[in-house]
Amino acid sequence: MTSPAQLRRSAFEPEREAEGASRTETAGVEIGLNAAIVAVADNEPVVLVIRDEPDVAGATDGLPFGPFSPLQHRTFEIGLRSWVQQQTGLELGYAEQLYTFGDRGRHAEPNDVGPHVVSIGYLALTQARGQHELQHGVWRSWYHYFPWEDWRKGRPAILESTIEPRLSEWASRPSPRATHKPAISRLERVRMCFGFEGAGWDEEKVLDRYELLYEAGLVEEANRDGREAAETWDERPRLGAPMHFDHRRILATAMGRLRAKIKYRPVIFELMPEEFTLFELQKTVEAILGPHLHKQNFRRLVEGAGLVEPTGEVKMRTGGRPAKLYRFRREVLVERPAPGVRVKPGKG
Amino acid sequence: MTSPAQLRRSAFEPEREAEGASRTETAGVEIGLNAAIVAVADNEPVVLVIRDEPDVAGATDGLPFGPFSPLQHRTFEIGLRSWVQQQTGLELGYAEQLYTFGDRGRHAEPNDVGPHVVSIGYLALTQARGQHELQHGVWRSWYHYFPWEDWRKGRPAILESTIEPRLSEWASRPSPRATHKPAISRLERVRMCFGFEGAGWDEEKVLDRYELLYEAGLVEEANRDGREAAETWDERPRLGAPMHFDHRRILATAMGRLRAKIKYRPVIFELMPEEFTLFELQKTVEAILGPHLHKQNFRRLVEGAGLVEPTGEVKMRTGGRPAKLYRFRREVLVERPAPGVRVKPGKG
DNA sequence: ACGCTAATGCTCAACTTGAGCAATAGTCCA
DNA sequence: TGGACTATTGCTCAAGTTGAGCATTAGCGT
Repeated sequence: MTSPAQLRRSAFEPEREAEGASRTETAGVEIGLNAAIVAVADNEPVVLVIRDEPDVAGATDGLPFGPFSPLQHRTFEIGLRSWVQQQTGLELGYAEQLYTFGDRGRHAEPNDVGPHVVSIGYLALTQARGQHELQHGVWRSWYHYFPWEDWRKGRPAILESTIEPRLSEWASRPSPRATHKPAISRLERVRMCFGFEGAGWDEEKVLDRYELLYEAGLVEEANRDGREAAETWDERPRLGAPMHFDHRRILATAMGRLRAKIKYRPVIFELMPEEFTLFELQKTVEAILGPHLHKQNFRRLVEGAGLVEPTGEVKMRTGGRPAKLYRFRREVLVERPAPGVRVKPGKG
Repeated sequence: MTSPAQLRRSAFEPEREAEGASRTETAGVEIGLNAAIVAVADNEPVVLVIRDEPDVAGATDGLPFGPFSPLQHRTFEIGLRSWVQQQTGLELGYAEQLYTFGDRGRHAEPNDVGPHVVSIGYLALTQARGQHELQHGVWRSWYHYFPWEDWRKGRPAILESTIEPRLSEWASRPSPRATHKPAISRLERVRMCFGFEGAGWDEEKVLDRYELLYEAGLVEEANRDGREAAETWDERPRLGAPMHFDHRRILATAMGRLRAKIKYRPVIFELMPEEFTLFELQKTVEAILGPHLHKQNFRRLVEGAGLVEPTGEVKMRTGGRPAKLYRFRREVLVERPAPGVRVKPGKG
């Protein structure tokens, strides 16, 4: 069993040291797999993270990571499921490849040196069973890393109080490299990503927003590669909890992808128990997407699209009238080309 | 300058041989970049392919390929643009990462042995300039490799004549490994992917259809890894032109992604000249998507969404009334969250 | 000049979507 | 035990979107 400390660092390191300096320079690429394993527990979207040293303040989280060995595993996904099972004890349900991250410097961290590691990011969905089942890692709300993405209680205050003024200031400064004149200005990018000045908030643009904050030096990770080191970093806020390496970027990719995907694929049911009420389903969708949905319309949508069917049972003690229980209607997969929860943000 | 024959085989091979057997087994992974470079020429969607031996019948095409060297290039995309420029002389405009292909056996081809090569597939868009500008490679219609995807002249006859009977036969046989009972049956998969029995054709499911044909052994590539070798392969038709390795899978991924993307991002304009008529735009969209679109509604859609603005000029000799010329309205990027040609298939 | 072709303008019914009103049926507590 | 409370469920309506067709306009070729 791998220890958390090993997971935190590149799992390739022992191997690299064994090989020593005999490697040729041009071949120094290793392949790893990172997984953003997502569940929804108590209406909170959670992601499985590995902590450096549990219970130590200041420890940084990272996504689970494992090497890919083509000799052992025929495909990436088989390899992923295998080491996730070993490390955490979790059997993954749904898994999909997100993106392959390979920028030089993606591994930049104060004391990190090593071979170039290319990481293939995966999004995996599972039902959040109890914490006790996990052998390593803990579930944490993904909004812990992205507080500005949590619109469930209205527009997050952090936007007004911190992000908007900081980004305005950043946008007012000219782009440093004027070699390429940018297609759109900093100000327009800020406006598009964060919906300032009346532009709407697009909940799918999680990655764009993170990357903008990174460029503006407002997330801690941006400081690691010495970005704008000349400026007075210490005065700047550090938005959201940081993660190792580029793991927060991978998580942002996962969030954006999931938010987009539930609208045209029935992946939301990967996060639900076998039977559920429509309101539980709605709460789960809202946990992922952020905004409140109109309850009656949500019901009409989900039932009308044939995504669910009543089990015949009801759930008592809901706090009000008993709620019918539903289950996912698998037949919808062969009936409709793109079945999903086609919701748009609206009034609660 | 690399020769076509070198491109056709793994560009890593010389390096591998130089290193010889001194490599450890577990680290034998190389990273390459494959590009599906797409343009539209004379209303035909074309992709840049490299041919083994030009003008020799029976030669197989492949997508351009280049190694990724993290020491030379900071990011995948920079590396991609660099070797595409060197190999073909093309300056890529838009480029986006598609998927990372790493199945063992993806490189399987009759006489191929070598290290495990993981390939990161990219989709790139450009305007089809003359063939003469290409240093290596030729433009070929993507429907040459996927004839069943071309619905511009109605439902392709190959579906009725060949694909439907063959797939019905395949679907009537049971799945070989009964360890996992499949979530949906072969028959349902065929129905969903190819829209048989009244189910609609979803033009975005290019990859699903290719993979189904692959599983059913109806594309030549499926025979390379000895799949269902016991069966009488020779009697089966080989649908569409084959490609090297898994390049046709990469192209299918690119086609599906592009077909999806033009609906919510204005990428179609990467394929258009600076100025164009609305009918030219429509023809380009149809070249990508397949089906005919209702002309008046297309116009209403594109103008109404603010995607284009008139230049004030008109194009004469269109065969009828002169057509106004339009250009892409870049401002739409900051006005709308997901600007694209939101077309759905309909009557011409 | 006349018919051809394509561009362009306009209308309309059917469907979808956002939003609110109202009735129902358990739970909780006095 | 009954009344307040809460959440579920059914229904309606206006506004917007979409698919499709008809009608008009304007160069081109003979």
